[in-house]
Amino acid sequence: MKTISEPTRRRLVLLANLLSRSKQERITSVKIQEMTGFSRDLIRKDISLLDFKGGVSNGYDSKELLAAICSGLGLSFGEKGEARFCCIVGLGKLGAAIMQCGMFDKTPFKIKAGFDSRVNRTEVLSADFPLYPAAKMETVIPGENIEFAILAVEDEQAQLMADRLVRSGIRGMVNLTGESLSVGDEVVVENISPVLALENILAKI
Amino acid sequence: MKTISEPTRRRLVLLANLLSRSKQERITSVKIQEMTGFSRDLIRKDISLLDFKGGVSNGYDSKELLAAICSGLGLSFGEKGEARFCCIVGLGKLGAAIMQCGMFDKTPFKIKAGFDSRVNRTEVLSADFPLYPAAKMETVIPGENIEFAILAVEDEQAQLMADRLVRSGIRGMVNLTGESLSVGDEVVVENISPVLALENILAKI
DNA sequence: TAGATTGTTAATCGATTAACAATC
DNA sequence: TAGATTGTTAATCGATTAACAATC
Repeated sequence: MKTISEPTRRRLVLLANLLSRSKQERITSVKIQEMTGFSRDLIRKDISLLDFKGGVSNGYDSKELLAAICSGLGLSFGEKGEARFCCIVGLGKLGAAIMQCGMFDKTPFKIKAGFDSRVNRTEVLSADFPLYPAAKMETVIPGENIEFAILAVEDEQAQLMADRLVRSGIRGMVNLTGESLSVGDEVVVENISPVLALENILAKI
Repeated sequence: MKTISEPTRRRLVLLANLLSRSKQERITSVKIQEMTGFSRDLIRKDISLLDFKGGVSNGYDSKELLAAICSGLGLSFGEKGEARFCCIVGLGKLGAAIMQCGMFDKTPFKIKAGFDSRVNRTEVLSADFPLYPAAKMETVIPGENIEFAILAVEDEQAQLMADRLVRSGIRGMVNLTGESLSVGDEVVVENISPVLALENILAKI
């Protein structure tokens, strides 16, 4: 398979998400354009980078296309496929809410641990998985095969905890704090701070 | 000022964030490269698109550079500058946490209202600002000059509520749901679902 | 069939990198 | 000064769009 560029990869991830929720049996590049705003030519080009020649003159079979994207990108949807283990770092209001709101329930992502440097948080809160003091990160994360982290600590602690996550062998983290994190090249960071998002909106309008 | 492309704009927003937290008086493109990973040539080129010639042979004055980015992009930091009014739609665990965790406290973004279609949520919860049943969106949003929304409803309601926000005259929304939203061209959407973020990480590694 | 759609190549457009004189 | 850094132009690289034969 050809290498897939960053913009193409992000579009395909979005498309996979869309397909996983769609009830339509078939879909065309024109319909995808309507739903996503990406041009239909671009969509066909993106799809052509996968090893997938399923398209016919009346479009794609949604399930087949989804499967092709998943196999091309190493994704899976809807609990099937291998579970990927995650942890939540920072159990303040936001971290606790993410932990408890069940947003990963129908995904292959499974939370295996929560961490906080404040003992009273790990003792007061309860979850379907164990909560640990932050001091346990370096042992629990490799021990439980945790690959990804959700970082929801206070801004002041963000880089410190990111460093510990990296040392613990994490492969990627979702950064909900307002800080920009410095991590090594092998660790992937996705910045999804709501404040940063609002700033990006404000700068655009 | 020259027009600023999407990638440049996002880099500058990140840089502004970084500068607003930095305690260093001066900064160079080399230091910015170390902190962000963007190449120093690219950073200088980005900065050159602003109407700002403050750089000298030993770098930039951090405050001046921040001010230039803010004025070029229409941003402001640290409560100063005009307040921008926001609302939260969906007061489940996640929405309530964002409402209560004070993440916008030191920003120009100010939450003026919370909405939920379930009356018991708006009655049980409390906040520094009023909570309304979703039926009030179309009157409260224009009435309170609310420009931006944080969408934190269940996936099933996401498009429905997005439509109502658009009808209410919102200019941008931060989408925390897993759904892709269809909105008109004038409304800006930032997708920051943690699940989507994890999928993007997984597809990258 | 006629019309819509795919897969792919070629053309265009835009973004990043390289290079360097000017500056302190 | 010497060395580091900026601002900017030219060169390169890569991503998007246009175009169209092949397909159903």
